[in-house]
Amino acid sequence: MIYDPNKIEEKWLKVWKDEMYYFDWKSEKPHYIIDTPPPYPTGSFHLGHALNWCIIDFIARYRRMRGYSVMFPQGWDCHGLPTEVKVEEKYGIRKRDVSREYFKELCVKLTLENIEKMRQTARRLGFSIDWSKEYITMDPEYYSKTQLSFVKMYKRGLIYKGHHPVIVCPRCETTIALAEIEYREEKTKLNYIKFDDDIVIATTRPELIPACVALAVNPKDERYKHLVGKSVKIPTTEYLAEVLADDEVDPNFGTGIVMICTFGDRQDVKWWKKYNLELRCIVNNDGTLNEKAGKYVGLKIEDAREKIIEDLASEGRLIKQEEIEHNVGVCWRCKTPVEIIPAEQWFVKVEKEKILEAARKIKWVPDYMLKRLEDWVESMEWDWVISRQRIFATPIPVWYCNKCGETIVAKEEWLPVDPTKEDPPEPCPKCGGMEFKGEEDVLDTWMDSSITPLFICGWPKLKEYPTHLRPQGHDIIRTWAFYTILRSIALENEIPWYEIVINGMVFGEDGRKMSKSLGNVIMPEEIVEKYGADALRMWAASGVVGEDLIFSWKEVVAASRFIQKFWNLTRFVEIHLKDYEVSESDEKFLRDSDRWILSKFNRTLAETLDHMENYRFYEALKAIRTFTWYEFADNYIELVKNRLYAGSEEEKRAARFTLSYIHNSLTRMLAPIAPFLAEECWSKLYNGSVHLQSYPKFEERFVDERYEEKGEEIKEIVAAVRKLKHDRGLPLNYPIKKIIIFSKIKIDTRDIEGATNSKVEVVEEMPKIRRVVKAVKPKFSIIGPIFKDKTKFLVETLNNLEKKYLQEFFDKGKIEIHGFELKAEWFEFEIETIIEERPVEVIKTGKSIVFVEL
RNA sequence: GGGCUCGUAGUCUAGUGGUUAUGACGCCGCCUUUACGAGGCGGAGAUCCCCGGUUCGAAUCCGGGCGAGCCCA
Repeated sequence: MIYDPNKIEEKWLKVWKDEMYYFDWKSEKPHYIIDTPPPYPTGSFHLGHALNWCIIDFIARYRRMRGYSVMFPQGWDCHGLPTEVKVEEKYGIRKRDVSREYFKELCVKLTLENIEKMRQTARRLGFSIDWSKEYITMDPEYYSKTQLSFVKMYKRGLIYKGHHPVIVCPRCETTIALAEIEYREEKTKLNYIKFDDDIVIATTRPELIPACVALAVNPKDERYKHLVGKSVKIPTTEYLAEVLADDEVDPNFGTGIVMICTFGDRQDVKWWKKYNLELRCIVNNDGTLNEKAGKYVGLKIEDAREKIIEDLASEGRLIKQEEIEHNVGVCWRCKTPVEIIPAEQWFVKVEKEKILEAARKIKWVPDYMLKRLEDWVESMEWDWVISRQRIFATPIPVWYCNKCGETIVAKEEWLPVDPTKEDPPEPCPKCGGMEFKGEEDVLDTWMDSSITPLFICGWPKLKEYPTHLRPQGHDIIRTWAFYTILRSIALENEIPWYEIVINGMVFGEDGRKMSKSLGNVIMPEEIVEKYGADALRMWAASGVVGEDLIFSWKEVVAASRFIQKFWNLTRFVEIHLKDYEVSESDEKFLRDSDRWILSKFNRTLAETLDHMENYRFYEALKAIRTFTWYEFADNYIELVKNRLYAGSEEEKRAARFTLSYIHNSLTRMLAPIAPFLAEECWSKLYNGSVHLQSYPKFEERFVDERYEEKGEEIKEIVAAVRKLKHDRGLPLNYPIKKIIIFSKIKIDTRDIEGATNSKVEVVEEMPKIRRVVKAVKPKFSIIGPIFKDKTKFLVETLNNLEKKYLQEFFDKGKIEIHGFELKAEWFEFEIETIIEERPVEVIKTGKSIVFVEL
């Protein structure tokens, strides 16, 4: 019978109730709260999500079975640019074509549709999510907390508004975070431009010459030592710029003289700060130049670049142009090169030391992931820009008084609020003005998602804190993990979680990132359809937590084979346990092979527990799989079949007790990883849902090395006899006349008799044996070179000798033929062993010598 | 350019100082055996990336090199 995963899995999905996984704050069990990642509702729950959720679900189900009340919430991180872009595409509009209100409505609608699609996949994969704890960040219930966190941090002086260089995408016309920049290799022209007779600079951005406020050379550069401190007139602006000396100038790039503009790149920002230079910003948010660019005002960056090169060339300032490769920072969404522009923005203070201190209190799995966060924090140069010029986001709860310009931050009790739609309920506290302008900038989406652990714990009235676990991918350590720690410290002065487990990325079968353009994308639905959710989950378990995982059909197929094997095993067990009630009193009937497998099982369990505790799911699954298949099924069950079918009542009871004990435990051990298979197999034999049972407990009393030794010996003897039958082409149930065992240890022969279909005699002393030569075969590679042309003659003579001479040859180790001495080691003897005049086969096992009389 | 991770049969992989290097998939041979042929039994297949060092002993530790991936600049 074939196990049909889809039929069985869908059956259980209908039977299972959401209530099974509800978390209860009042539960007296120890709590285990998981700060799960709220995915961005793109509408597609992809394999990367699946991997992460599988890991979470293994942990959640395991913890529940270990006696914890587990919270496994499901959130959705809705706000952000991608949905805005999708809505524009879908309806063929630009967001400025319609009202903010309407545009937002369209975003909400699309988001809800996408969430529903992703929910379906998550449910199909069997995750034990507590759907009563679902949260959606665009809901007022959630974003009022985001706004509350803004207000509280503002009051504590952790949020401020200020002029700061920020990165702007000229196409999206919005500020973007450092984390949203991608880098791209690009060919561009490096232009050598003469400023005066002494000074030639090389730049890829000639259009920024009007923004040049200084020049710099390396202090060790002998060529330019005389220039340091000199003032130089900048072409196009006549601005007098000083020549600075700075170590960070690379003397090997271009001419070794660099122009400092406000701002061409982040290095410019550093120098601008360090030397307190003037701010000459010539670029607008939309990528056009302003009046400070002089005659180039109104031009787009690319056009200005062409125009200025033309002008400089006609003035004879353009010395040469060379093509170079360089990295351009581009917007992660639309791939437009980004600009650095000073602007008025909202910022969150980054207190590096506090964050590092908190991060080090958290247990990181794997531990080296902490280093990534540390490196990131230590290299941060700017505070966190939290304002965005978008629509679909949490509004910043701030107004400006039209009369006096006062900034009015919402009071906590006014939240949630959208200042673009409603006015503050009180007049301006400074001038009493009643007219306000609401802040149109909105909050960075990370402001929403960085309070997830607080939100799920009921903040601001925390029921419990910190949470126990944060599971997430390593790609968002710099963002989600970092911002969450920052916010938890800022708002509650507490770490957000005791432990963080980092999972890797999923790659396609070709080892590259899954992407539509590479054509290597595999969706969870495709795997489920072919092999079921359990097989997908077992693939997910095959990775090492923290390491990237290559998708592999092979792994899925191997998993589905194990599922089939366990299912078959269950059917066998079912037949034999039909009318068996487990009774501890049956333990007294246990035989060597029962005690052997019970001992091995408990060792496997101990090992599995250790792996599960340390998130080594593959090791855990491997231990379960290897034991189930190669010890329990292949060896133990084969050993006891005879007892089960034809044994005495006591013999049966012992085997049934053992079958039940182990099968029941293995099913529970599989439950966190393969919940459908486990439930199906559990339902065949036992009551209730396996997911409401406890994990098996390690029982020291069953671990016994002496029985392990005996069992191993029994197993080896039976395997050897079976192999002998196999080699002789005999059926496995072929009756053997007699087996004589001479062993160093005392073993129970009941199951050997049963499994080999023979009488077994154990002897205390080595029986008297006779070794009779049946035939002799020369090793030609040895005797050939010795006897050359005589070889054939000698061999013929030998073959014609009577048996008794051959026996003599074997016993003495040599023989003389026609004056030549032949040595026994040059020949292979076919030997028959004889005991009491009956021929036997001799098998040596680890601790015994076995004589088989066929 | 910097940081992190990694390099072991055809492929993926276990193995952080000790006999003959683990397992899976694939490959080859044999087998209807009262749960299972999506099974069973057996077999072939590895210069453990390279060079040097430490050690009685190195896949494992150290140094250097080469290569891959990820993150960052």
